Amino acid sequence: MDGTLVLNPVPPFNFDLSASIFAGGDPQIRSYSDGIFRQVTRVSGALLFAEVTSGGSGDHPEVHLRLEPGSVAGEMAREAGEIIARIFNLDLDLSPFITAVKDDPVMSAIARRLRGLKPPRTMTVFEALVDSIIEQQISLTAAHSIEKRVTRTFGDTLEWEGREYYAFPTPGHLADASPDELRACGLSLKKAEYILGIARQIREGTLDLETHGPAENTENIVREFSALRGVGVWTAELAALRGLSRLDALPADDLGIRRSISRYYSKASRIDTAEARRIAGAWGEWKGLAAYYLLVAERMGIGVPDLEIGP
DNA sequence: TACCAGGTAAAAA
DNA sequence: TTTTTACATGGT
Repeated sequence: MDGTLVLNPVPPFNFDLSASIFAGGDPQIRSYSDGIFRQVTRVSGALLFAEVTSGGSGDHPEVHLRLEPGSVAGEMAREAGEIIARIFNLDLDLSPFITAVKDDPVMSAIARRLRGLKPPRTMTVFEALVDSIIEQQISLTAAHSIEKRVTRTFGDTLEWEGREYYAFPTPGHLADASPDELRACGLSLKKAEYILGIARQIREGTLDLETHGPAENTENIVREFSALRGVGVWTAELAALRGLSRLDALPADDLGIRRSISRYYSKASRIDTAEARRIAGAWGEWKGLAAYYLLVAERMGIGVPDLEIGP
């Protein structure tokens, strides 16, 4: 374990399955390949390059964290460990979810197939909100290309082993941007203004996205986010899900989520928002996580006939 | 070439 | 009050 910080996820946890969502991105921002996850982390104002791998086994999974440059000792390493735990949702206990959906044969079968899948979380709520605004209306492919340009244009850089890596821009970085600079990344003028507005409110100290306690209910958080200009219900729910791991938040307006719900639960090829919420009602407080499981199942090509439906 | 894709706010009716 | 429109990029 020399030079490696060991984290202990709450089992069940499947690192490879959970990390595969990060495969195929910009390797200078975040990557997962050959079993190694890489991303720049921001701790106490400094940047650390993190390499994360799977360790342990079976009932005792571990996550191993290597930090560069330097050692894994000290306060900064501890903070980096917390960030990695946050990104991979290591403290999340999936067993209540499995129990909650036990009477739903389809979701139970998918949960068995995807055993140990934990949903990812962004480093900050700000990042989740900005990404969600960028993803409004356009395809994910187009959105990801814009997100990449925003990060490369405004994010801090860290050089490691002759290569540059980019951290997601802070509110301060984006608050200093001009609408035209954001438009040059591919954003519409309106989206540029939404993001600037939020970044500048955070800088002024009139908005704080990062200090929501676990006691505050999801409905209130969604209402609070929705009050921001450019943030509708879809954006607020998606940001609560990805940024705060509010697993009861279901972005039912989402075309992709509606498509995957209909694939597994409906004869219709498309369903509307109300129908999606009705079906998701069966998943109770876990409906956001359940929707994520459906998206992953669909992405992995798991068809309804592939599911071993059983008690 | 059009049209659609993990929407939203502002204008028009 | 409800309906329509403009907007950005990338894939088909």
